[in-house]
Amino acid sequence: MSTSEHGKHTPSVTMRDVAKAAGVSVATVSHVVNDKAGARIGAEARRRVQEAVAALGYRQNALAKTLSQGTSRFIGLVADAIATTPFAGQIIHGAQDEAWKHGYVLLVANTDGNTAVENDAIAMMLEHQVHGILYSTWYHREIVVPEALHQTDAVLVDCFADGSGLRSVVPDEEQGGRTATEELLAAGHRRIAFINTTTPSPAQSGRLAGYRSALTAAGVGFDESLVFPSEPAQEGGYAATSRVLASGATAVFCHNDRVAMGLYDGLREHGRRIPEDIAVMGFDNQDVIAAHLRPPLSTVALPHYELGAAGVRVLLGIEEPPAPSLQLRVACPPIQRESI
Amino acid sequence: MSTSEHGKHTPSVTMRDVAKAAGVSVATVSHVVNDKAGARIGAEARRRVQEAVAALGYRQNALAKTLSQGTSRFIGLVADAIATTPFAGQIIHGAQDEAWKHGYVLLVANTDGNTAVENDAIAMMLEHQVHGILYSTWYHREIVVPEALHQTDAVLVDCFADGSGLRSVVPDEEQGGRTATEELLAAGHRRIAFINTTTPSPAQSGRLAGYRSALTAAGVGFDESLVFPSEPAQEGGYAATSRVLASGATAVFCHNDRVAMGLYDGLREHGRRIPEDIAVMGFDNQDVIAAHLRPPLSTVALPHYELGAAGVRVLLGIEEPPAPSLQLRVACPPIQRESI
DNA sequence: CTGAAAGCGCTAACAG
DNA sequence: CTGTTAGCGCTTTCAG
Repeated sequence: MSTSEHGKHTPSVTMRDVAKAAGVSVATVSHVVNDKAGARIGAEARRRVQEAVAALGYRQNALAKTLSQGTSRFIGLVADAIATTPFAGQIIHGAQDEAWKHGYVLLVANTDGNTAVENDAIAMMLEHQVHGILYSTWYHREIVVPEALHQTDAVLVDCFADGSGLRSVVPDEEQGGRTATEELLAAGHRRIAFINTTTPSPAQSGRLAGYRSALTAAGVGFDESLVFPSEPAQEGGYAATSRVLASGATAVFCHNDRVAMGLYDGLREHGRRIPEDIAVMGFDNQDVIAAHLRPPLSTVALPHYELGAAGVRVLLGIEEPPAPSLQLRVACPPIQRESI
Repeated sequence: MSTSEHGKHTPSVTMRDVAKAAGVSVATVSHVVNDKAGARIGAEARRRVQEAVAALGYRQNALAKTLSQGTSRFIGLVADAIATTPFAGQIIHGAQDEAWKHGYVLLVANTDGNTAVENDAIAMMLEHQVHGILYSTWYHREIVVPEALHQTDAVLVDCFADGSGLRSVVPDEEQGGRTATEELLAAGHRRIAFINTTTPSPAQSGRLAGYRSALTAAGVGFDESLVFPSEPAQEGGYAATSRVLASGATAVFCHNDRVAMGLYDGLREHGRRIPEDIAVMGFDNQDVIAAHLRPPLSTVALPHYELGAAGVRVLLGIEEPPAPSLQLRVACPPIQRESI
C-alpha cells in the first residue's frame, strides 16, 4: 500500500496527459478513444494513442463528456418500495439490464411512498440530467402522479394514471387470469372455484375478468357462487377452505400464491390431496413460496423483470404503448409445476 | 401539451440565465443557491436571485458542479444478484437511504455473478467518478475480489475476502446462532436439535458455533447427535423430520426459514403441534415465509438493510471495521412470533 | 490527417 | 459585498 488510508483516489489521468504522452492533440485522442466515424486518424497516431491509454491507464470522465455533449446517459428509477417485496428487485433488475444494453446507467431512489421524499428524489434526478424517469410501484395500481414528474420524460411501471398523459407499463391481469383458468380447464376441470381478493385493484377485476372469459370461451359458463372473497394472504386462503370444499369444485384458482399457500394448509387439514383430490393454481409466482410448497405450486408469473425492461424501452422510444390508454400490457406466463 | 412527443426535454435554464435575469454575476448566483458560508451577499441581491431562480425554474446541473469541484457525489453498488432473492433488495434500500442521508446518490449495477459484466460495471462506475464502490453478494460468503475493484475505494457487503485489504460488512452469524438458541433456552428447552445446512459457509459454521456456545453457557452442553445435516431448503427440513423426532428434542433450531417451513410440513404429518409439542426457531426472517406460516415462525433476522447502510458508512469513513479482520459484524436480532 | 480553440454549467480564488 | 477570470475534462467545428 503506497497511499495512506484506503483511498486509491483518482490520480485522474486526463485526456491531456494521454495526448502529451502520445505526442498528439487532445482532439486526436478524443477521436480515437471514441472511435469516431468521420475521423480519419493515421494508423501511426492511433497506435501511439492506444499505447499511451494503456500505459497510463486512462479512463474517460463520463461526467465531463456528458457536460460537453449536453446529453446524459442516466435513467432514473424511483420506486415506492425497493425492498418491501421480492418483486421490486426484479423491476430494478430488468430496468438495469435494459438500460445498460443501450449504454445507460440507472440511478435508483426509494421513497417508501413518502411524497416529500419522492419530490426530492425526482429533483435530484433532474439535477443529474437524467434522460428520463421510471416511476414504479411494487404492486399494480392507479396512482396520482407527483407534480415534479411532469418536468421530464417519465414512464410509469407497474402502475398507471389515466388522463395524466403518461405512458405506462403494466402486467396484463386479464390475460393472466384467463391463462390460469385455461390451465385448469386443460386439465379437464369444469367446476373451478376462484378465491379472489376483497381489495379493489386492477388485479382483482382483471383476474376475475380473465377467469370469467376463459370459462365462457370453454362453454363452461360463469357461476358467481364459485367465487370466494378472501384477504390476499395465507390467512385468507386457509379461511376459505371449507367453503371451497362445500362448493364441490375440483379445482381452485387462487388470487395469489400466498392465498394458495393458506389453502394448502386448509386442504391438508381436511385430508385432501393436491392435485389428486383437488387442483390448485396460484398467481404471482412468488418464488420462495410457489416453487417449494408440496407439491410445488403451478401458477402464473407476474413479469416484473419484463416490466422494468419494457419501461426503459418505452422511455427510450424503442417501444410505444398503444393509445388511448398509453398502457403497454405485458403478458403473465403460466408456470407449470405439480399442483394441477 | 405544447411540445410534440413526450419530451419535456431540458430547456435548461443555466446559472447565467439566472444571473442575467437578476442583474448580478454568476458568482453571486452560485453563492446564494449554495448558501455559501463565507459569502456575504446583500439582502437585495439575494432576493433578486431567489426570485429569478423561482421565476425561471432554475435547477443546478449536478454534473457540471461535480466536474468543477472535482469531487463526485456518486456511490456505486455492484451486486451479484439484485433480484434472485428478496434480500438483495434490502441491501440496496439500506445503502440508498444512507447514501442519500449524506448527500450521495446510488448507481446500481447487477452482474448476475458474471465476471465480465462485473468488470464492465466497475469500469462504468469509475468513469462516472464514483466516490467508491459497494460490492455485494446476496448471501454471506467469501469471494475473490475482481481486479478492477482495487482501482477505487471499495467495501464488501455481505461478503469478505481475507487478505485482500478490503473492508467488509457482514452479518454476525455466530451471535445469530447464539441468539436463536438462547430464545429456545429461555422458553425452558434443554434438548434442542439443530438442523444445519450441509453447505460449507460462514452461516454453516457461525450458526453452529453460536448454537454451541449458547448451550455451553447455559450449562446444557453440546450434543453432537442433536445436529442434523440438511440441504438448506424446504425439502431438507421435511426430510429431517423423523430423525429429529427420534432424537427426543423438544425444540429445533433450523438453519433457515425455508428449512423450518419444510419441518412444519413434516411435523404436521406426524401429528405434532407447534409449539405445544415441539418448538421451532428459524433464521433469516424471510418475510413471505416466516410471518405467514401457521403458527408464525419465530426467527432471527438477517440485517440486510443494515448491511447496506453500514456499507456506505464504512465507505464514507463514518464507521471503521476493526483490524485485523476489517470485518464489521452486524447483529442479527431475534424476531419473536409464535412457534416457541 | 491533425491541431487550435471555443465552449458545456459551475466553482473558486482574487480583485475591486 | 460582488464581479472577473480561470479552469474542471471533454467534444466539436474549423483551419491548416
